[in-house]
Amino acid sequence: MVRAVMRAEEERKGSLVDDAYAAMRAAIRESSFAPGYQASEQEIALRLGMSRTPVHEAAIRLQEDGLVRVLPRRGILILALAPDDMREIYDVVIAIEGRAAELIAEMPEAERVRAATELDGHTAEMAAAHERGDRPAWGRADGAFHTALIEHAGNRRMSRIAQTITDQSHRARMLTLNLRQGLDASIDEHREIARAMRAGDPAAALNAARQHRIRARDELLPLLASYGLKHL
Amino acid sequence: MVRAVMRAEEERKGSLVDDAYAAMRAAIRESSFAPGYQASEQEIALRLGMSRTPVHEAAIRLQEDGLVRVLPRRGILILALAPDDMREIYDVVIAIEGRAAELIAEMPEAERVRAATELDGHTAEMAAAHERGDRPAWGRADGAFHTALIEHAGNRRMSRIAQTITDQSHRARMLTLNLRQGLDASIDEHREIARAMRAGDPAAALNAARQHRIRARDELLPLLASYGLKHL
DNA sequence: AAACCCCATCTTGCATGGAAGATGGCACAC
DNA sequence: GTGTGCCATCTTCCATGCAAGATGGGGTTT
Repeated sequence: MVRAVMRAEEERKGSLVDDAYAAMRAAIRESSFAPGYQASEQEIALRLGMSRTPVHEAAIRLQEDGLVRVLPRRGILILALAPDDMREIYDVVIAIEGRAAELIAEMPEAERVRAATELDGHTAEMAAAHERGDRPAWGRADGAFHTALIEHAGNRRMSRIAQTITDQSHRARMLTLNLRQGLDASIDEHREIARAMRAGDPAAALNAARQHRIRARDELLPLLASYGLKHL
Repeated sequence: MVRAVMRAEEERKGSLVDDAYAAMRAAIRESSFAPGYQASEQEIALRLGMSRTPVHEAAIRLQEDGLVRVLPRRGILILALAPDDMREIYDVVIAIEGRAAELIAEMPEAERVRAATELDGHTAEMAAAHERGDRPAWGRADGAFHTALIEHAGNRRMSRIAQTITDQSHRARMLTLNLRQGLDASIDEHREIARAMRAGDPAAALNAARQHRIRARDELLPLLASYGLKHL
């Protein structure tokens, strides 16, 4: 049966709440909604062509994700990230990615190798991007590496936590992408993580993943501090 | 100014949504809502003396917490925990608590000692409860130990993750409390975690916290399997 | 001129109604 | 007896209305 043309132009699946959630999340990611901006549900509803209810319910989900704060009778506040938030985020990432790498290294050889090979693919793409000075491409490949690392661990809760954290820190990563120095160090460290996995050495994989993020944190946090970025 | 008496009898603060969220969460924790039970929002709303809207919005939050699933035109399904979920939960806990212990061990001595002392207090309570064969008290003290461990790390995101995970696994913990064997092993391991913190040895603290949870997992998962508990 | 208070306006919280979709039982055909 | 299809019923989804609370500007007082 041919379904009638979708009501709204870009509406693809499911409920209006999901649409609103996706749209608002994307808007925050892309900084269309800048942090500190105080939006009214009515206004967003109007812009999305729906009533206030689905927007309100999407806002609740976004609040649960730590992206906005719904102020009791004031509106929706887009949250900013303070340096202290970045410290928190790094500690969570250090913990989760470390365990993920360890888990993969403990898997049967076939799976380990498959994961390591995919990770090496992303690392190679990073090296190529670095070679030609393409930082955005480097950033995308880096993101793909870390996403794949988590996904291969086969733990939905870890994936969810990582996704939440990634959403929160996306803006900061974009902002600092052009300031970072240790691009080649990251590439080497990624290779070491994959090597340990392939070798089936959980302790080495855990350590390599941890040290990689610890180094990145130690590079980034002072950078943020020196630029005096109080919120981003 | 003396505020008027609260409208409803047990309403303490804030919105009806918060009340509904708290009530439903408690009901799930205490198994008043058994897993697999399919509740209708109308029915819950009636029981809580409010309209469907706040119940619906609370259900969204609970879904985000992984406690229920809102089925698109079917109702609210209380989620059950499969053994595979417990495996996932343990891996997250191993990661998060390990990092938390490490972080505390890296703090200045005064804070480290304060945290270790509080943790030792909970451990002592566990030992006392074990002595007199009081398993519920042992369980409470054990929970307090792990909560305190996370709280002292001073990372709100970690606290939130730990809280979510704890909520999800609460029923399983209650169920297996009477089956567990390694109560005294837990006590020793708790003491070792605190010792490493007090000594300012991050690597030892990380390892002790990890091993503690790994051992507990290796004790519990086979237990669940042997009882053939497919969902709990 | 400065401070204060009041109210118009804007905002969300919540209730409710209409609509669409899913389910399960019942009747009917074979 | 078995299988199939329909429909009554139940459920959420979303729009909208009303009320309460917060805010900021303007008018008044000191």
